[in-house]
Amino acid sequence: MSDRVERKRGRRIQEILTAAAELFGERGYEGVSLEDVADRLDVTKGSLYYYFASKDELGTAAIETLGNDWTDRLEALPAEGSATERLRALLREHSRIAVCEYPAALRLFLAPREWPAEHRARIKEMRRRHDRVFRVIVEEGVATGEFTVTGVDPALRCMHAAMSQAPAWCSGRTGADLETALDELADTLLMLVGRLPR
Amino acid sequence: MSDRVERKRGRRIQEILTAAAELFGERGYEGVSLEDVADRLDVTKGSLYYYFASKDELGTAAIETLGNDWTDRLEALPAEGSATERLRALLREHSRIAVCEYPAALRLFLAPREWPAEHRARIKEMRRRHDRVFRVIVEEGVATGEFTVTGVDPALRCMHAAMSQAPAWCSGRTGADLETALDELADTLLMLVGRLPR
Amino acid sequence: MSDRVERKRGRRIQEILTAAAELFGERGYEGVSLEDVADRLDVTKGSLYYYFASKDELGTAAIETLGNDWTDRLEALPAEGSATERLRALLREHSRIAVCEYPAALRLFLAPREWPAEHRARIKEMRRRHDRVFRVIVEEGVATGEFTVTGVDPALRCMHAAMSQAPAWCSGRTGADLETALDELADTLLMLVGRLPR
Amino acid sequence: MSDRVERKRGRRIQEILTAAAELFGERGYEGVSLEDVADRLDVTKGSLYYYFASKDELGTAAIETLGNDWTDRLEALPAEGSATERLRALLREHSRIAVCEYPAALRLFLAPREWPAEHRARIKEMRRRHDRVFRVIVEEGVATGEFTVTGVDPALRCMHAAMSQAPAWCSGRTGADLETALDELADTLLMLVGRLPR
DNA sequence: AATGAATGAGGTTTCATTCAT
DNA sequence: GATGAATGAAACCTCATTCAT
Repeated sequence: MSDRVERKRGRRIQEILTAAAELFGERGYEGVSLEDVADRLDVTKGSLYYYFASKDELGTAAIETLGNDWTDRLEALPAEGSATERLRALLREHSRIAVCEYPAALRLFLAPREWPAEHRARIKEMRRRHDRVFRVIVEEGVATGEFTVTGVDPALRCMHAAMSQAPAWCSGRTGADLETALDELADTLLMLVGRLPR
Repeated sequence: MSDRVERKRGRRIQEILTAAAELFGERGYEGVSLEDVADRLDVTKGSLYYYFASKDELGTAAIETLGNDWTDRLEALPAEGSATERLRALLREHSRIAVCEYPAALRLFLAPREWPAEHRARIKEMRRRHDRVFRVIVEEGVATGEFTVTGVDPALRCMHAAMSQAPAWCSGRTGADLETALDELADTLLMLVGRLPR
Repeated sequence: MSDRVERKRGRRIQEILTAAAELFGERGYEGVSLEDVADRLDVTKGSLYYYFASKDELGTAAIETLGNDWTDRLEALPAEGSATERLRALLREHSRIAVCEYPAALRLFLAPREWPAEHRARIKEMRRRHDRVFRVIVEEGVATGEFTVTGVDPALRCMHAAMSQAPAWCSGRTGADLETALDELADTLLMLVGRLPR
Repeated sequence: MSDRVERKRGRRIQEILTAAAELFGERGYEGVSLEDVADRLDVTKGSLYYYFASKDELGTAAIETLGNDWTDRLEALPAEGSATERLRALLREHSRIAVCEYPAALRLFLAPREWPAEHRARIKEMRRRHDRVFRVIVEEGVATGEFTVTGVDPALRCMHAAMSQAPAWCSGRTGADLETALDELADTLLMLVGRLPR
């Protein structure tokens, strides 16, 4: 296959993944049919099978894409300020993305779906990368004594679990109301690393 | 209908609800078909409709039962010790029930399912009762100065969200291993009310 | 079986038939479940099977009852006046019963349902009796030269077919409005025997 | 979608509608399951959903098709002769179609089914068009004094109701026997507009 | 590459019927 | 006589998947 063709295929796959990621992020895996995905792309169901062997496969890939994009955006946050300031910014941004863009996405990560074996490794890597964005800051804070934790893992898990519920808590809020809710959530979660509110 | 017969019917309904609650608790609402429920009870699908008008109705009732049983068990915990000690016991027991008995149950509460209007009030009341078990202790601790929070609501929400993930974190652990995990989780969550680990 | 018991059974059967006839007359055969019939009688579905071997059997018997009651009421109309006056009264009363009491009953007679063989004879007899109420007047009118017809049978059939639609035409009308509609219908149908409107 | 493909789809839809119209016409709406329709087309139930969103939708479309075809054929009758002659031809042809082709079709129109809101307008239009074929002739006859009626509406309704029963009356008749029956019916119905038999 | 068409398994629901008590 | 319970067939509908073109 020529390079040009391969690149085109790659672009098409990206388009599909983006559409699928959005839908899965909005309504969850079961809540989206292949028809829905195809509709959003203005193609037919059958075409999807040209690129993905099954819904599971598409789902896995879409979730990986979604997760990586998400991580990209978190990594793009300014790396300035104290660990507390940076962690706070991270928590807020993560929650905001969840609330505003992918209200159902985090269920995808939390629910114990069995993904196809071939992709499990990549899903895992994506999660590890995502996790590390938070982990490095927490570990740094712990090392400098700025943070106190029972354990880094439990703290990180609790943060993520809590943020996954942000869409439910903030549904309906907008503007200043939403900002307040995100502030409160971030401040509360900072306590998990021992940062008491003023 | 005679008392005896009515009691028997009540018992049968309880059996069904128990089976359904277990299944829903294991695999979530969408993940369980009426066939599944019927199979576990060794009856046919149709029989379930003798007791419940629809899957939604059965689902609501099962979840209500499950939630109330859960709350019952939490309320039965000894009411002794400091707010910290009591909250810790609560967090551990709640997590243990989630891990050991209903690994998917908390998704039922966290996912934003629209229950039939007639039952929404009862589901809400069940949730309120459940919430209150935690809330009274947190508020007491805040009042006596034993706890510090950004807000009671965010703190409670974060706790619940985190505990709902306990099954995923602890899956596979047993014995002392599990106890350690539960301890760590409880200690971490206590930080949400300002109780730093020793 | 003692006479007393037999009479009681007879009364019970009559109660069931009355309830069933009402329901079938309101909603048609398919539109009524045995549950509906049982509910109206405050008994359980199973009990009906003590008196009737099947829904078909109950249906047949109920329709027979309904038809006979209907005929009874038509026969009770005063036998005075000219053939035209008597036929007109008959058409109006028949239509009124259809509209006000059994809006779906006539579908039962018109739809080509295959009733159980054992009862076909009785259904036929019931229909014959019902038919005769109209037929004797029409034949009398024809004999005296008061009526003109292409054939008695087609005329009678057309009358019945038209009256069976009365509920659809008059649905929603009450009071004087309904009376007018019934008048118009009767006057129109009298034309089938050659009685032109004034 | 290319024109060719679109035309093919259109043809397929016509095939389905024809099969469905025949079945509905023979056994009524409730009397036909999607399985029945699918069987006649040698496809599976599911395929029908590729073309129609629900049984109601298929039913509506089939009935509309059937009604329009029917009207087409009536409109194709020669427009010559007196109002009486033309009405007579219309009544005979309408009855013949009912008897020979769609013995249960008229129940579809007479029974008060609630069609999906989106299609109600089209069904209504189809009925209006069908009704008008008869209405214009009756009104013409009334205007010229050839016909006498109590009211045009009741007369038309009675005609249609009576013709809807033609299949029941004529079932089993063929050849000359059938022709006689149709003649008798038409002559009888002409009396509804004041045309006495010779 | 993509499409329209078809499939078939599985889901929820209804209901006439049966039966032990 | 009557009941509560259960059954099983059949209905409507959804959707992941396959495939010829």
